Amino acid sequence: MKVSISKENHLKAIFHLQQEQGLVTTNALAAALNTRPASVTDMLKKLKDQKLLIYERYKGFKLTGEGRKAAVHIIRKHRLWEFFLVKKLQFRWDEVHDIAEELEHISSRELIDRLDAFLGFPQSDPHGDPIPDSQGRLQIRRQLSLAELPLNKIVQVSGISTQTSEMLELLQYNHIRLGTRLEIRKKFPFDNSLEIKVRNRPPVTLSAQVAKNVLVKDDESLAERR
Amino acid sequence: MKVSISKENHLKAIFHLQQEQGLVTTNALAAALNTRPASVTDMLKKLKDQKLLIYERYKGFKLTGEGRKAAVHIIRKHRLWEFFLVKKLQFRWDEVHDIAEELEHISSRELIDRLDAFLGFPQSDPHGDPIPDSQGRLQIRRQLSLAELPLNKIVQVSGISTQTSEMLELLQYNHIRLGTRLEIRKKFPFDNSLEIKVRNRPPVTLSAQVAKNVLVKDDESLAERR
DNA sequence: TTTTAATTTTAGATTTGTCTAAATTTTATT
DNA sequence: AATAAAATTTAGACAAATCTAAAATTAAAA
Repeated sequence: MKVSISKENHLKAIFHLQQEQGLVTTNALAAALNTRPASVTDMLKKLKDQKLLIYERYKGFKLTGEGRKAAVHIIRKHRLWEFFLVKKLQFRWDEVHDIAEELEHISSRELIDRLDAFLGFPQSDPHGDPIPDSQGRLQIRRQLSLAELPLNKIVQVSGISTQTSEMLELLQYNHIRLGTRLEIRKKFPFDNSLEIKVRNRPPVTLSAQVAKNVLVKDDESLAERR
Repeated sequence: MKVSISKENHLKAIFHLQQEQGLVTTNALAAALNTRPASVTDMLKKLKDQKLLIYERYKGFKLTGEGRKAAVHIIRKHRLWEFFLVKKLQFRWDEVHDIAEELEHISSRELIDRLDAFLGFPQSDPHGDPIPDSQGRLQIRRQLSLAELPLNKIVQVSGISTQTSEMLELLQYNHIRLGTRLEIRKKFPFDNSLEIKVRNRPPVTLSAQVAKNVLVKDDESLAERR
């Protein structure tokens, strides 16, 4: 049986939601894919039949090993193509997502492994997300700066690299400290400034200079394995 | 209205048949696309509705200006990707067709124009077929097939019109590739097969089916006058 | 010029992915 | 625990692309 483009999109979205939110719901998946919950239910059944998903009606669902493998491979393709677009074709990092959404569905594995080699086996894509290797291993993320963080990913502040009192004052003022959970809501390519959101606080804007010096890591309270 | 992948494939096949055979029939198109004539008829109606085709039932059909433009753009994408696969990813020229069949449907025009620049605006793909420019201009090449070639005339292989991997493998096996100099030593009227000779190789026999699809032009190292 | 053959088209089904509206099940709130 | 609200699923429909079998049309042959 075949894994269509639509099925691939579902697998990928489920994987991402599983990473970010821990649990995945029919509604959340529908929102992520911009379809209706009823359509998601239909697709869940098909993915279950293909043993890519463990699913019982009304009881929730999650990827099988097979399903996760498929999802990671799609993510690998997406991120390698993004890297290619930015590093070889000179696209800006904020222009490449939609094109990579199409390219990620090209099926040839040989193509993607050769592309990987051509690009020098890059470790992460232009948004700072790690690129799975050809075995489907997704490297654990070490700490990275806010400037490299993808949109809408909830992380915890794990360090400040420039600890001047001016810097710390600014962070204090914005209720950002070690351990704070936050996410990037918007990126402004003009000056690389960021709008970030901390729970129970209004959004604030940080300059690229500040963002570069705020180190973050995956939110451990959400991190979920297997 | 959208031009789906299937529609793109129809447009491209019609264009190619128009070039090669002059006229295009429902049956020929079905054969080229590996579908049934009834399916072709269905699609012809849709393409007509989108003004990509001039079509009257039982009377034949041909591309409109719009349709031709769309077809040429797909061919441009196909050939640029083939060039990329061979020159940048080190694929052999007989391995790239199927992958390019997928890549040609990626829609971003910006992507393809940047790819073109990245590749140095190549004039022809790895099979020797000309690559249309971003304005859709397709250079004409005067070449003829091996089947039409007179005896004992030394020519250079300039293109292969049927690019299945089976065909390309056969040619590879016989040391025939783009640019190869060869001549016809003997013609067998019984089945129209040919004995051909490549320098430093023993003579080999090619079927009429193969000969028809090997395109050649005057040997440039001999024909130095304008 | 009939008759036969080949080509092309229609009619009606099927598959895949989607939708809306209604029904069901689960969760949350008095 | 009863009821209201939210989430999820089913039922039934639709569009796109394809198919088979039969009908219509054109082309070829006798």
